Amino acid sequence: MSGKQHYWLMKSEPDVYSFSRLLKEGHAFWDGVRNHTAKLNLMAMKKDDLAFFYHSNIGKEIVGIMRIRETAHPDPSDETGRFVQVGVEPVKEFAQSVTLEQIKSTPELAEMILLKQSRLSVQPVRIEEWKIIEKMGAAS
DNA sequence: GCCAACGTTGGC
DNA sequence: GCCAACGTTGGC
Repeated sequence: MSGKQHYWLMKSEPDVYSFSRLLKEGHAFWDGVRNHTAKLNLMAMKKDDLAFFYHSNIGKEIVGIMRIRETAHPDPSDETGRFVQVGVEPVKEFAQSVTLEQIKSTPELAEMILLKQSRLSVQPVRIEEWKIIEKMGAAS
């Protein structure tokens, strides 16, 4: 494999598209992003990058990990042709989901974009943050 | 190019 | 349901 692997966090309202549905379907296209910063993040993703799946609004928690299986290409749901989607597949469901509240109360995670820029739906995660959250999500 | 008005996201 | 934080649109 060439290049460095990057880590991401992607948000979805579970009543629109949930992690359990992704598990059931096996793969999906992450479409519907209509924000320029989020789009740039989608375009920066490389195959085999990993991403946390965050349930926004309902749950407010990271529920699992997915892998980028297809890099950015035009989002067919966007009539203007300006936005992109990526292909994703589930890697694993957390034994225990990591809640926004837990993240907020963990000093090492205080600089996460999730807390700093709450509206950004596709965002990078630092490797240190990734490791901490992955550990929190594993069975104890 | 500025900025007011409006729309959306997402936490509370 | 409210509202803060943004992002976008459109008049000037």
